[in-house]
Amino acid sequence: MTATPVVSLSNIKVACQNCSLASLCLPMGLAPADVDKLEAIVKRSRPLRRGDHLFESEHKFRSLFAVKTGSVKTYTLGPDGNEQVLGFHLPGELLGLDAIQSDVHRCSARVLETSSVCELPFERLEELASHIPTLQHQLFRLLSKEIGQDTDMVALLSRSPAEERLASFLLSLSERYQRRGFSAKEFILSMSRQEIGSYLGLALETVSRLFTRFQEDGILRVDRKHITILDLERLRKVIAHQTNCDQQAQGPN
Amino acid sequence: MTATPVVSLSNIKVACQNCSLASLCLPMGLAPADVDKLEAIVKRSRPLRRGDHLFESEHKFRSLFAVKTGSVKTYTLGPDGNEQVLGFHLPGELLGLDAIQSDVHRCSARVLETSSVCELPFERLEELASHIPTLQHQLFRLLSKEIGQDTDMVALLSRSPAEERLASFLLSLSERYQRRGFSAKEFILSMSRQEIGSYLGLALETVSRLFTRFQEDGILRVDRKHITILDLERLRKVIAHQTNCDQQAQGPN
DNA sequence: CGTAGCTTTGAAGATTTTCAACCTTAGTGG
DNA sequence: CCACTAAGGTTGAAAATCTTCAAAGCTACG
Repeated sequence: MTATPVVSLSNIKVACQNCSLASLCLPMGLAPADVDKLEAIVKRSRPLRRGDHLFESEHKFRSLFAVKTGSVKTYTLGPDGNEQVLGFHLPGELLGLDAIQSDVHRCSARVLETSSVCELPFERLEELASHIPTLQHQLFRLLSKEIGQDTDMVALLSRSPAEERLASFLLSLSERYQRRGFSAKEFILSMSRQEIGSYLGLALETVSRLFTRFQEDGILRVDRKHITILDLERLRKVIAHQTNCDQQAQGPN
Repeated sequence: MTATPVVSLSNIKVACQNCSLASLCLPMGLAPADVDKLEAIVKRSRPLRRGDHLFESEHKFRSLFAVKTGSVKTYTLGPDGNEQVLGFHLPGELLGLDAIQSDVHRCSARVLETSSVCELPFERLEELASHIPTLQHQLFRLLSKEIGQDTDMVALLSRSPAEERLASFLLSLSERYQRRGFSAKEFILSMSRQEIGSYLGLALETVSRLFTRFQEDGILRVDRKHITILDLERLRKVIAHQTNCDQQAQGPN
């Protein structure tokens, strides 16, 4: 009898949390045996350094990538050669979902700080999913979630003035860090003002001025890339501020 | 009286053939037997009229919807009660993909003109997909495509001035109509200036002024909702216009 | 130290929005 | 048939927001 490795619950948990398959495993839970199969197709990569590419636009799509630690930005080059930042990806988040359709990456992904990632060969993932309905379901959910987030971003960009955009961005970072067990109120930005501006559709100077204003207002403490949220309530209020009606109802997801 | 109908009967036939499952079946082709199974779970609905809802925000998610004829807009209400248009959906396009994750609709879908749609109960679709790998693959592609489109929208909104946004919007409509066999150069807008503005992050007045300017420039002919693209080349050029470095001898400024 | 790369800040300029008025079209009922 | 109304569209002028240009400050790093 072969000595099958014992899979304890805590092991799985650890595996899921460390490898950022968390995004796949946690939401509804696969059977332990299925988690093993999933783990089996994951390629763990060496740590990447700032400036390294996970993939580049126009290159053949093979794998999804999950950020384990660090952070990654996705971007395209506009017709004028300017970089357009499309997103920032923190631990536990997936990249490359937009490439499934075209079989070719539609954007580039560059590491912002020393980071580690998992690589998930998509063909094998698909093959696995066709045998594990729960995994299939999780993948659908994952893709759908990405659509929802993009939709939120579209709404933000088409409706909100600069102040609200930056506030939303900071709250989004805060929530995402918190969900991964980091501090919700204090973090280091791994991206420049320029990159934040590009992402939010603002000039870098506008971003800088807003950081200053938020600090003056006592909402934030800003020390270059070191952000401390001093007044979460008020930061939230900046977003809901709009016409400042009377209602306060805002449902959390 | 217009001499030439913009939408001919044969065009409609083409669009209807395959129901709008075209978006599912055509891209890579399911086996005929599988197409039958797919057809079997589709609910065909009666025609809907302007103002009818396909689904509403916060309601339970059960089905995806495919537009067969007509057009549908998706929108949310901002915290101030203002409507934020998220998208316009033409024949052959799917709605509801963002709800898979939350099991609840995250936006509302309202019919802009007399339209017909198919309803695809998602649970049954998923069940089917788990037995038909090709269908699973098509669904992944479909979701991925949506992500890619949303990403394009994000890039448009965060990078482009008003002129380019409207030009992109018109080109997008043109391409989508053409793909379904309608005229690429002449179509009727089923949405108001207000709705276009909301979608593009512009005031309705700005949209109106741009239509006027495009017409003055000879790029479009605009008669209320009836749009004729007179100079497709120049419309494309509006988008690529950016801050070009060395080329660009001519500019509309 | 000194340079390079961000970041901050100020002032001028451009784009876009807002406010307001007027116009056009389609639908309604006298 | 016509006037009336409501909704959507156009247009102008003032105001707000944001960007651009320019310069100077700060940090990190060799």
